[in-house]
Amino acid sequence: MAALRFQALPGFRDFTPRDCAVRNYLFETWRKVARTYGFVEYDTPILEDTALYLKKSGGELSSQLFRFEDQGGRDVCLRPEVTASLARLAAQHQRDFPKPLKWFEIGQCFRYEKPQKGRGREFYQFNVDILGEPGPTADAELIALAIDTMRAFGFAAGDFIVRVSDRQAWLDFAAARGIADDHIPGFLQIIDKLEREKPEVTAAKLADLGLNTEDVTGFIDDPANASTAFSAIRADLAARGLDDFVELDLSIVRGLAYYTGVVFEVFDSRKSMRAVAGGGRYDTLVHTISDGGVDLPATGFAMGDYVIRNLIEETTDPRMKLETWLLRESAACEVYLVLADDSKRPEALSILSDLRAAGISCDLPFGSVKIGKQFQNAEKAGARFALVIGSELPELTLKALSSRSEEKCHVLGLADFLTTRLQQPDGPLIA
RNA sequence: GUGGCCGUAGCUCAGUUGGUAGAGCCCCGGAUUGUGAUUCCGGUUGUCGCGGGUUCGAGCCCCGUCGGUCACCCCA
Repeated sequence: MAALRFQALPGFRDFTPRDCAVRNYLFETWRKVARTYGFVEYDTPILEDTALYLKKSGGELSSQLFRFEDQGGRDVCLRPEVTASLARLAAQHQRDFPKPLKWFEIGQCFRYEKPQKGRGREFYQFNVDILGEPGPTADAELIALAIDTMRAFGFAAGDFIVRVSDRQAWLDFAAARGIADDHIPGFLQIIDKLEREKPEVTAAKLADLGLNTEDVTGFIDDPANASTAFSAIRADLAARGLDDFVELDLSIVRGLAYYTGVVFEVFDSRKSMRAVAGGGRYDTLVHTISDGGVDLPATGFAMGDYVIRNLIEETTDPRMKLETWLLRESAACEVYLVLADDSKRPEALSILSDLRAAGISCDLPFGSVKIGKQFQNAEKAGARFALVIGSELPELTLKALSSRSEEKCHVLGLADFLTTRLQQPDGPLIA
């Protein structure tokens, strides 16, 4: 092998033009849906004070930090998530905005984990949050947004499911059985791992708390244990015509420590992949981050770029939707200038410059290139039109590449003509 | 951090019982000088991941190491 000395670090990605276009597709779709729902975009720094994460996320996350000391002696890390930054930002500036805040952010996050399918050490997250609204209608709004994000990618009912739960139901469960407050986090973790842990291990852990497995599984299996919040969410989503996308699943607790109430996860129906998105209510995080300075109830969710991309590429309709978008949106230029007569290069450059000034994406080969080659270049660039500049100047030939049909045009008023022409269909398709 | 699988051309891979490397794709050029597909011709690239061992001889066997990938843990 030509032994490339350097390659991207494990879990980090280079984005070739196609990868970059796919990423743009994800971002564009996320932004479009969020704005449709009345959310505004904000942003926060990639590098943060390590204490921000040690303070509240704790546990596993703090052992996965890209952490170092900066030249000023500060203990800093690349952010493993954005919710903590949001909580800080919201605590600091919340007075400047009417409540509730409906905010979203698309940001890169970093976690030092073992890379594998659906997970790298660097990834993008679509974070959507509502702050200042304590009721379940806010949770329903987010779940609806999550559903419509999936639909915007081309997924239909039956392709995915939103599993909704409520930590409050478990807190009530624990309270009714006299479990001490300091045992609650451990208890929730047992529930979270129920599906993955060996039954005897779970039973032993539950026994330590004075509980038994049947009690817990029975609680999960009984729909009557749905919290009032869940019932309200279901009714809300039913009114939107979206209740088919959700189901109650009390076994969902989620790992992050800061969740306080409703939690949910989006899965592909075959459940062949890890969760596509997940989130929930975190009513005390802003209070904690601000050291009690600001109290703001909050709820939010995040969708990562890894799993959704895998899922899109492995599902027929969403994949076709992506390919269609790529074909249309990722062309290197719209109009490729074919220089048929090399002596006309100065005139061609003038035309090129005028068209670009008019906002038309166009290109011209750097050197003397054979005509056939130039048409190939036009094709490879994904251009819709080839504009042939030759001896008949100031008259020109415009060729629609997909239909192979040609029409005459003139240098005078060319930019306006092309601007109009680009808004029209290419021309009749030749079978 | 633990475990399975895999490292041969830029990519996907072939390489027989050990005898010092091949195909397809991609890319570049050409097929009598103003039109794209297909086709045809030609061309570039490898210390066979790295190091050691066995052997007359290692891409192939053994050990180590690094890298990739998948799974667990956890999570987007």
